[in-house]
Amino acid sequence: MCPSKKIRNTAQRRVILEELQKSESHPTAGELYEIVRRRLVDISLGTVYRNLVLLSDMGIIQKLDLGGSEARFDGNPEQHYHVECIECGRVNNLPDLPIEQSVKNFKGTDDFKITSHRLVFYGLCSQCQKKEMEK
Amino acid sequence: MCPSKKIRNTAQRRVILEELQKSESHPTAGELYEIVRRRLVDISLGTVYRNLVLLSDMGIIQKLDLGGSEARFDGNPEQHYHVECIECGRVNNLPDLPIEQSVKNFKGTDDFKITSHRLVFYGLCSQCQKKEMEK
DNA sequence: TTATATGCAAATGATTTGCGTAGTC
DNA sequence: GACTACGCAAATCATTTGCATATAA
Repeated sequence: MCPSKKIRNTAQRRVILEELQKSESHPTAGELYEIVRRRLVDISLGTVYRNLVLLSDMGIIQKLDLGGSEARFDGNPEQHYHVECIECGRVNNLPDLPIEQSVKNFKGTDDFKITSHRLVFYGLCSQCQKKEMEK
Repeated sequence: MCPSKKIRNTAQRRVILEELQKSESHPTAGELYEIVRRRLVDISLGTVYRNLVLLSDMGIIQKLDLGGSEARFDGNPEQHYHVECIECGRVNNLPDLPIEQSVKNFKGTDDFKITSHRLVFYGLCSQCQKKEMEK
């Protein structure tokens, strides 16, 4: 948006990025706020949101829109697919899908030129599968 | 939720369903509210929301979560994919994709059993392609 | 009659934003 | 010192919900 803006290296930004990159759980902004707060007691939720927007605009992290009411964030900016557990909400990575190329190669119909796509899977994680069995 | 609840045939519900089924545009709740209001002047937005939830729970329509801030609705409950124009927001159907089977057949990894997925494409509709060219 | 639906308005919940101050460069 | 970023709180926006009344069955 503002091409000449100088990005500063603040403690808040550093800790937010560090904790997100360290995390395996694809946290929501609120979850990350709680994590970061353990190190920076006075940080505000607004700052977490502002930095998550900034960092994803810069392509350093990615915002995941998996369909719930809250967005999730991934410290890995590389494109890869995700599965979300419909029971517990856990989100896992799905690296190297066999279908990947067929979806990526789809360029659209006559009148619609495709530039990107979003693919999310839903299912049961191993823990919730066990719980289902026990019922 | 409540298995013994009797669904009534109200004018509001009938008009909401009719207008959605007639529509080609995958309207948001607010857009549909404006359309329905032309026939039922006093209908409330809350009623539109309540009926959209009910009708999609019943499997008569479907709610589309295409990633914007507002949900969209489709009078056709059959599963099919959509493209959204990144310029103007128009949403089109994408029937009978060649990739369909490869995505549908993906059942998951060792620990994650896939039960469903969501696939949305983004791109430029023909009108917005023309506008791009003129620039 | 009686339970379901409606209209209205207030509540909710995630996210964004305005403002005055603090901290980086 | 200039300008970016922060904390705080209020604002926003889509959606949901409580309540008193209306209406389908």
